[in-house]
Formats: sequence, C-alpha cells, structure tokens
Amino acid sequence: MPPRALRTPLTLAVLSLLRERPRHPYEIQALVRERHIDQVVKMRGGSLYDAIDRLADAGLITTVSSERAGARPERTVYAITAEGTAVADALVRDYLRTPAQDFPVFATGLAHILTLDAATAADLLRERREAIRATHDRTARQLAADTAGLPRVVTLEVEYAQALRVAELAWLDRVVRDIDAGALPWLDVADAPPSGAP
Amino acid sequence: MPPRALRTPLTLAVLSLLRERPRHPYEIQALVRERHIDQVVKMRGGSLYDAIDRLADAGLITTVSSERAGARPERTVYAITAEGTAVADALVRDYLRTPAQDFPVFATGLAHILTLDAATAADLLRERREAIRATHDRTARQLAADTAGLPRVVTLEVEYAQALRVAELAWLDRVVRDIDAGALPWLDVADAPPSGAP
DNA sequence: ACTCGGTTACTCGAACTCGACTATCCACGG
DNA sequence: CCGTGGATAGTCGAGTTCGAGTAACCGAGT
Repeated sequence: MPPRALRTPLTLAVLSLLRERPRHPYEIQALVRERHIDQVVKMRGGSLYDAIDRLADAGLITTVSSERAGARPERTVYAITAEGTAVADALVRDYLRTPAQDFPVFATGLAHILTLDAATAADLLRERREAIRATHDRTARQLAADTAGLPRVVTLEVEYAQALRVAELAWLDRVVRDIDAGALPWLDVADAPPSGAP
Repeated sequence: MPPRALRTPLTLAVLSLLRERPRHPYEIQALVRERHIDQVVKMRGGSLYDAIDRLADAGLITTVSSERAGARPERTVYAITAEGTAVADALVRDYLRTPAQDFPVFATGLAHILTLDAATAADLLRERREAIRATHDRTARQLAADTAGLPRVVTLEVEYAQALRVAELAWLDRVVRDIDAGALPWLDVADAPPSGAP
C-alpha cells in the first residue's frame, strides 16, 4: 500500500485521466476544469504538479516524452503504469466502500451556535437555506437537462450531492421553525460550553 | 479580515475554548478529545501547537503566564484577546451562513464508479450502507440517551450529521436497488470517461 | 506597428501539516 | 526498590499545499 500522499482524491483524478491516454500536466489541469472534476476534488495551482511529481517518483506514472513547441516551456507527457492502474482501482474501491471522516465546516458552526442568540442564529440559518435552495434548483435543472443526453450513471455524484442538499434543506427548515416557535430552548453562553456529546 | 490560516475550524475551536477561560495548549488538546470536538474538527498531533503559535503571532490570543511544574516542560497559558473574540464571532457566523465547498471523498469514488463493473459496484455500496447503518444506530442511541440529560441545542451538530446519514442511507438503498434491478444502465469504460457534468 | 488580454505551461518559496520523537512525573505491581 | 506503562507537555523536521510569479505565444483590435 503506497503512502497516504499517493492516495488522495487528486492523485486518483490524475491516474484516471492518464488511464484514458497519456497526457501532459497542463492538459490534465484543463480537463479537470472542463469536466467540472474540480467540483468534487480540491485542486489549486501548483499542487497538481506536486502530485504528478510524487506519482512519477513512486513509479505509478512514467514520462513518455518531452515535447517542446517553440520556445515555450517544455511539456512532459506522462502515462500510467501497471502499478498506477492497480492503485487507482484500489482507491476507487476504498472510496466507495469505506465511509470517511469528513469534516464539513457547517458542523463546526453548529457546535458554536450558542455563542449567538437564538434570533441571530435563526437568521443565519435562513440565509444558508436560501443559498442552498438556489444551488439545489440550479442543479435540478441541470440534472433534468442531462437526462435527455447523459446516462444517469455518469452523473451519480451530482445526484448524491443533490440528495444531501435536499436533506439539509429539510433539516434547516425544521430547525428554523423550531427556533422561531421557541421549541428549541436556548441556553446562556456562560452555562453551556460549545461542545458536542458529553 | 485575518488570513485564511487563522480562519480554520481548528483555530475556531481554540478561540472558543479560550473564550471560556485561559488555558495551556495541552489542556486544550485534552478538552478537544474529551468533548468529542475532534469528531467535527480535524486535529492531529502538533498542528494544534502550530495553530496556537499563529494565533499568538497575529495577536488573537496572548500569553498570560508560563508556569513550570517540577522539571516538566513549560506550560504556556494563553488567553483570548478582544480581536480574537471578534474573529471567533465572525467565523461562527460565516460557517453558519455560507455553504462551503466541502469535498467528500465518496463523491470522488462515485465519479469513478464506471471503472468497475455494475455487480462489484453494488457490492461495495452495500458494504458502505452497512457501515453507515451501524454508525447511524449507535448515534441514534446516543442521541436518545442525551435527550434525558443534555438540551437539544448543544447536540445540534450531531443531529445534523445524523440527518445527512439518514439521507445517504436512503440514497444508497435506491441506487443499490436500481443497479440490482438493471434499472441503472451501465456503460463500457472505454466509452465513458469518469467525469461529472458535460 | 503595438499593445493588451487571454492561453499555454510551469516554477518557486513561504506557509502549513503531520507523525514520530523526547522527556519527565507518577502510580502500581512484583 | 525497581521497572513499566500511562499521563503530561511539547519539539522537530520532513513532507505537502498553495498562491503568486514567470515567460512565451497569439489573435484582435487601434
């Protein structure tokens, strides 16, 4: 099992794109944007080049050629190796099978909600709800348009994110209503440390 | 607005604990574990000390004293400053109001599901469902026990995570059923790049 | 002709993260 | 009384991430 740094969402994206055919880093970057993979995988600036270097050092990908068009910087083309394919496969299985410890920042916000008063909290949650509702509606339209062209299996991750959005909307609705109705008793900050379970 | 590195879930946790009263780093670390804040906020080894150093450099917290008990390492006690309190407040509001771009690794897995065949994928998703179901049941019992003691408002983030779990379970049920029934047409890998939207 | 913005294609250093390590004290069994 | 394991408290350096910078090319205007 290769080290942690070779088993990240970004390295998986790289391996997958190289699985289709050899490419150079910039092409990968462009594809990640074009196919909206960056909505699912965090990719910022130079970290892609770093990831590719690591993969090459570990032998999961190899240099195929080094073209140069004019006096522009060199383009190194990489291809996936057998080990790379194996790792990619194992990674996909892992990601699907094992629920990971994600740390959504909203949960952090909720853990500290008692530093605010009830009315303010309700207002903020309402704002959040509207923002999510907007994203939801946009995604719904997009998914509807897709069903006319794309097979469902290629947009599963969008469908999943949408399902979570629906659930969060419903949850926010309930909580906001409860706060407004006084059905969610508030506490004085001094009494209650902003914590989780006991 | 302070830089990104001072506006992370971990720094917020530190600021919140110091809001209660001055503490030294190890005490903060212990509290984070004790109150299960580490279920919501990523905290590994020395990163806490790094975060505290940064907060101190930026003046959001200050050294109050440096006790030494016996020949043990020194314990530096920190307290929150007015700026620190302001930043913590703004952060909580931000986290509650603005839906963030989280990157759940499961979505990455889904984006690459076509590198597997349908039967394998269904098996993996079933495994995932059972794991989540287990967590769900454990959490449900814990929440039920809490209602006898803790006010609901202090376990909101647990309730939220649970709501998302329920939604994911339902979604997984549907997808697994559809795959089993052949109602989710699969594609040949060659035809379909593992991508998101068009 | 000239420059202006956009695209191509990386490079680099500063900042950040993380796990492994250090070192002391204390309680307790043998 | 001696060692052993856990709690106390933090250090360190190697490895990673990130944003800003560099630098050439290209087409469309003016």
